[in-house]
Amino acid sequence: MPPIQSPKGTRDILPADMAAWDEIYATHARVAEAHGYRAIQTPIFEATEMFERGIGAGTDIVDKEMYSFETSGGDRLTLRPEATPATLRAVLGAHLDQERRPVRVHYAGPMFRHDRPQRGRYRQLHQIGVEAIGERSPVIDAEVIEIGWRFYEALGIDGIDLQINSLGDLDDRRRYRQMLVDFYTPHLAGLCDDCRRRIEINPLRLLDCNQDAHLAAIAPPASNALSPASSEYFESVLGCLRDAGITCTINRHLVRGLDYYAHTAFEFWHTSLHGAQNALGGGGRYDGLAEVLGFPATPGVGYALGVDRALIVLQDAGAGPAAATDADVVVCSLGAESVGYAAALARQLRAAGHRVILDAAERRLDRKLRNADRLGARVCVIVGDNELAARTAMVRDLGQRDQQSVAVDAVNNTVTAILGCGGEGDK
RNA sequence: GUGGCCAUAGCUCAGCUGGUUAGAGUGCCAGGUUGUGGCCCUGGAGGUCGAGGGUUCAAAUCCCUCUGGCCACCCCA
Repeated sequence: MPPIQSPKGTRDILPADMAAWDEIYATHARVAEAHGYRAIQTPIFEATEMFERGIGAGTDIVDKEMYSFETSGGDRLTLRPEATPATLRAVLGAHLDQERRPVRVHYAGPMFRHDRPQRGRYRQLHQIGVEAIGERSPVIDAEVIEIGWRFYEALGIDGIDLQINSLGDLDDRRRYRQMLVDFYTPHLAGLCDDCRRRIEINPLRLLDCNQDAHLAAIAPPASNALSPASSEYFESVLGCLRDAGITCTINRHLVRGLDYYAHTAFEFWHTSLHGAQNALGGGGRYDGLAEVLGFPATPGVGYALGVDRALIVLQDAGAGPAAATDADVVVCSLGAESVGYAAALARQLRAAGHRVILDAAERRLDRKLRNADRLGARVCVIVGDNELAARTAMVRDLGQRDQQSVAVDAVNNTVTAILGCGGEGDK
């Protein structure tokens, strides 16, 4: 019988990798909170209907990528494929928008999509994001984009390519949809199978089809359908970004496929991610979403960034935090008699705030010292029969390679002094 | 969901057109030192060659199925 493995498209984050993950989450939280965004958490699963309405039939996510199930009580539930609908539901459901506008929140957590797995593409994927709910203003659009930009900057990721586009308000979008249908219909016979389906379901998606790219290149740009007010809105967003020193590429093929998206759409691309996975993250304004979910019309804008992909970029660049050590102090007993004494010393050191491993194994001291090195400890406290009898301990500075015998009561201070001076010795 | 490449020790990989008990480096454990480390020397453990089936006197090697990873699509993070 083969051993159980993690389900396809999922993976374990092992202790050695956790530092990099923690850094990404902590950096994002710090940058978002520097802009006044507060953390929020929503359930991992939600009513299936929320995603059907909030993401929309006709999208790949809803049509074929959701982990949906029915409870014994008959509820239709789905593991969340993204966080925006639930975040909006939570904020509006709790009436937070009645207290202040916009409501600024950030989140982090796993999402689930039944895709075919690849590098940087998982069935359990991890996203971090922000949402600003309750205000329609180009300043807010730019603020959200800037947070994402500063996040990558703070992580030390260079080469971010910000792609941006505007599809105008809901009326503009309807107009643009029709323009595209009119443009593509004469070419219907020459379109690929997918596009013949798209023209019915989601004409905006025609633009980013690779096979029919020659048509997309000459299709009318979205700017043709923008009302003067929408154009002005987009120009304002671009102006804010320019003032912030953020460079972007205007990409008129960039679309968010859902009907309630409006105005600004953007993605963060990176040159080191090739092919299908070139997007590190994306977002946009979703002024129609609240109504679709049954709430009063409420504008909103946000983004979602892929943690898994940010990690790939960091690793490919050879960046990332130094490997974490297991402990600062290892307490070694010598012989069975001193185990209890060593354990008490370890306890005493932990109470003083140190990270301490007790090595009570029956083996030679040189092996224990070697082990202490590998654990990344800087101090080793050695106790055997002599120390037990004299109520002392041998405190060894692993960096300096020297040691002193001190009384039990002085152990904490001695260890603290060695760790505190920050001396790494010749390690 | 479609098509392709791949899977040998904990890790990185050898293993020629099928041919005895499947190897190396590294890591792990132990000894070299009655209680002093990062090096070195010696020894040891560890593999039903991803799983299952088939062809053959004989399969890590050839064929089929499954599982998983990767790549290109599709789409997205």
